Amino acid sequence: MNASQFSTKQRILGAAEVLFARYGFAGASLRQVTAAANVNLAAVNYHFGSKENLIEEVFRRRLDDLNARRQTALTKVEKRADATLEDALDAFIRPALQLSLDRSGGGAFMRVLARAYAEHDDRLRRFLSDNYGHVLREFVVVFHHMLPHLDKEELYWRLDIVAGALTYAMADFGVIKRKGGTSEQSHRERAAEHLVRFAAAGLRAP
Amino acid sequence: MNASQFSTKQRILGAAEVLFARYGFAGASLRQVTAAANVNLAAVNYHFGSKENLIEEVFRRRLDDLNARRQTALTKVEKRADATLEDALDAFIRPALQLSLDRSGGGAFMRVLARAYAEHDDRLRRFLSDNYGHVLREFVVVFHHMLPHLDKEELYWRLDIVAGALTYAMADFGVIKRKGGTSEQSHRERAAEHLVRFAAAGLRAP
DNA sequence: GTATCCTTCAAACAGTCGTTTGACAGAGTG
DNA sequence: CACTCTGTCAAACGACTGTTTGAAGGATAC
Repeated sequence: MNASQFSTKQRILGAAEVLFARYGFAGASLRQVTAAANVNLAAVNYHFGSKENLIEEVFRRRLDDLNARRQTALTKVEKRADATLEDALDAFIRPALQLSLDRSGGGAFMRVLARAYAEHDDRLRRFLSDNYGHVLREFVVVFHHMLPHLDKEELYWRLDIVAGALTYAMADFGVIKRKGGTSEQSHRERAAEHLVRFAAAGLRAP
Repeated sequence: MNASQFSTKQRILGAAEVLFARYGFAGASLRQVTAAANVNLAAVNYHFGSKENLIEEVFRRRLDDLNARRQTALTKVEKRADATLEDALDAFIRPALQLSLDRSGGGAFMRVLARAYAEHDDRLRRFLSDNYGHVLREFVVVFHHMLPHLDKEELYWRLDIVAGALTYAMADFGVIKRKGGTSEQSHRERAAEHLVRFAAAGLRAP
């Protein structure tokens, strides 16, 4: 008899996502995770093999979707002859925003993703590069067409800055304190708007 | 008999900085820290009281200096009538860059700082706000003079993006892989140059 | 000289960690 | 019916966690 409509695996992934976001990968214990998921401690090692594998699965579940959404949005941009730089940026940023607004823990996941950057862990970086890399390269091609005055290296630098600012904004790291009436969701929406405008100008800089 | 010319306290702080950067606050244990510092385990609680206090001291040691350098640089900018937006940005970014280039672990500290953002820990955030806040507000005043077309809230958003991109860049999070011959230092210098140009254009955007 | 302080040390404290085990229940198959 | 496979469970494994203790050393003060 389960306490939820979701499977043990899904409940573990959901609880792990929230707790990794809050306390970090080392800071959140499997006992915390399994307690929050209403699941026996041994279930993690039964279903995932190890804590490290659980961490990777937390990423995989969301990144597959994020990648696909970005890919789709980019393809649409590529097909339009009159697409602007803002459109391409939107194809990159909006899927991340939508994921972060997802009811079921997407906001937590963006913080987990930001933690992954901070971890600087080789295994995690390779994993993310394998899952992120090819989509990012496609974006570079499109941006390269739209910004012919930038050589490839310069473009890489600027996109790296955009990625950093995006990660930072979506993870809600900023010093900007949300005003009383503002929800976390509309806060992120505002952040995305500002980010697109800022990034477009930054990319267009000579 | 000490294994180093530095005091026990200084050696603990140095080792803690490096290990917190690499493994995180929860991930690095006091036994790792004291072993790396060639110091007895009990020395941490003797000199700092607790692990949490040690973490704060790691920040204080560097932030006092960083704040002072930014303050000084900003004052110089304020005194010049012909100062540009790039000058003000430089006053903000260059001290962080110089700290990150510091021989004795400054680079590690920038990663620790980035981790602090990722931690989202209330105590740590309050601590940073107390030590960072007033300098940041002074920068806002100067930027506000230079960018009269932006209202205060818009300006806050954009500076928040700049801060995010800076943190990200100085912590060397990016996907840009350093080429073989490039040192970590010159990599950071390049990053700072690109960042100033990008941020200036982004801030000037209508 | 004795007394006082600061610092270091090995050892132990009570918990928590990730992981493993073996028993047990239920479903599916023959 | 017996057999196997899958999932869950409490309990235990050894290793590691931050912190505390009391003894010991060395310097300084009187």
